[in-house]
Amino acid sequence: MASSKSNAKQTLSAEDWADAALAAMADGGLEAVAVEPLARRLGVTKGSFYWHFANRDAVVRAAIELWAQRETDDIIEIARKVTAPRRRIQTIFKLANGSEREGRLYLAIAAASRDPMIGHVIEKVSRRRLEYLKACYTDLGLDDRAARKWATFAYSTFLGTLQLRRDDAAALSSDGFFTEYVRHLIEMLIPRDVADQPPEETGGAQTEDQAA
Amino acid sequence: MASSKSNAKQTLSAEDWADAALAAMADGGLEAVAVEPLARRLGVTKGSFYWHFANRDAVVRAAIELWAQRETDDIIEIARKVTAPRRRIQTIFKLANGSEREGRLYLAIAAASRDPMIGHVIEKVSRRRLEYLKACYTDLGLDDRAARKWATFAYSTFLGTLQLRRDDAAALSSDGFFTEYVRHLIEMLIPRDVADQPPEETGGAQTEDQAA
DNA sequence: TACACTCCATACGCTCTCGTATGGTTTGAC
DNA sequence: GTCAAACCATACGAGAGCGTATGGAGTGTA
Repeated sequence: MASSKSNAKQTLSAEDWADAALAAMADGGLEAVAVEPLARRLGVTKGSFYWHFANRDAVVRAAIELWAQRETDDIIEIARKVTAPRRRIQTIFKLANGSEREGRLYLAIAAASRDPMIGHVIEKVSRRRLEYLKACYTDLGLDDRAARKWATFAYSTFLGTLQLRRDDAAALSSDGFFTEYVRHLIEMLIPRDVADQPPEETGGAQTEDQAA
Repeated sequence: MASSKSNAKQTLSAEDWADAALAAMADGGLEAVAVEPLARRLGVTKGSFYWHFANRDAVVRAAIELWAQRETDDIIEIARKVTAPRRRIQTIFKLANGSEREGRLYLAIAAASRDPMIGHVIEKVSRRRLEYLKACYTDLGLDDRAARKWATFAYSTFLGTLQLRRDDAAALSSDGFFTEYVRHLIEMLIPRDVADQPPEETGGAQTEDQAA
């Protein structure tokens, strides 16, 4: 047995369960993370689950922490290599609007933020994203308060676009409108009347992650 | 109608149940709409529920349709009275960011849009809001495609601000930042280089600075 | 071979919620 | 006063999901 999926792992790990939990959340919300359905999905029974986890909450916690760690490594780690601040912000926007699955996942997790544990992770992720964005705008030449304002503006727009894609897909999907829309966002979410210094030394000095 | 909180309406109506369902959704999500907890909240038992509704889905449907109808009457009906397009858009933004409960309610309902019936209502509401916003921008002098772009932009930002307020309340709540932020939104989400017929009413004493 | 450890299967009890069945109470028509 | 309808209470069965208990298969080690 266990030859159904492409990869025939003889034995499962805790991360395999957490991955399955994330997949379930992505297309069923948090309440789709149920032990027995998950086990069926993995081709095993509950006995395996309760070997790796104490209870259902444990796998939910593992899943969202896995998610929080991955989404950090993914976007920010890529954008960091772009030294010019203006281009870095543009890169972030394009990356952020790229993955369909990541968007659904964020909405599914955020929808369950009533759970204090989940709410805490969501808040941490939001804070880190906002701080990183704010640093980008600071590198662009804005002062502290303006950078915060622009970062909040941009991040809100990103979140809303995510949600709009889910709530009314037709609003964004028609012939070439989405690319035009994203271009418009990039134009409007970056202030024009600032001194955008060329890609000299600004990258390495301040963009070190001090995200706690 | 003397619908005070603790008083006893001798007999309940279907709309009373739908209202209770909306209240439950606002602070517990869709899965908080359960028959027996709802009955306890209303001080009756399931017997009453199954007199008014065939099953749980029926009250969910009734609740979100009640919500869809109300949210239409509320915002659009108020904004319609503002004739100057620029001021009308400003009014919409201020109204939209006003109600805390409405925001949580939208997020709770939208989070359940996997359910086709709910997804349909959410899509309908989004469409209507977008179309109305687009009409406002058209009145501002924009052509069709530009109006759609700006409306989508503005609506996404609104949705995202809603979500950010829930996911990281501290990001928006600190000392006067929110009002400054909303002012920034109003400035950025309305194009400046269009022919706005009555530009900036001269008589200053009107409805100004009424955010939050 | 004996033994221990890892990983999973099976069976059971518990709780929560849905939905049904049925009986009871109030109200108004006549 | 009778009767029927509207409205609600109570009791019951069914199903899903959680968590536990316990047994077994596989593998490595002495």
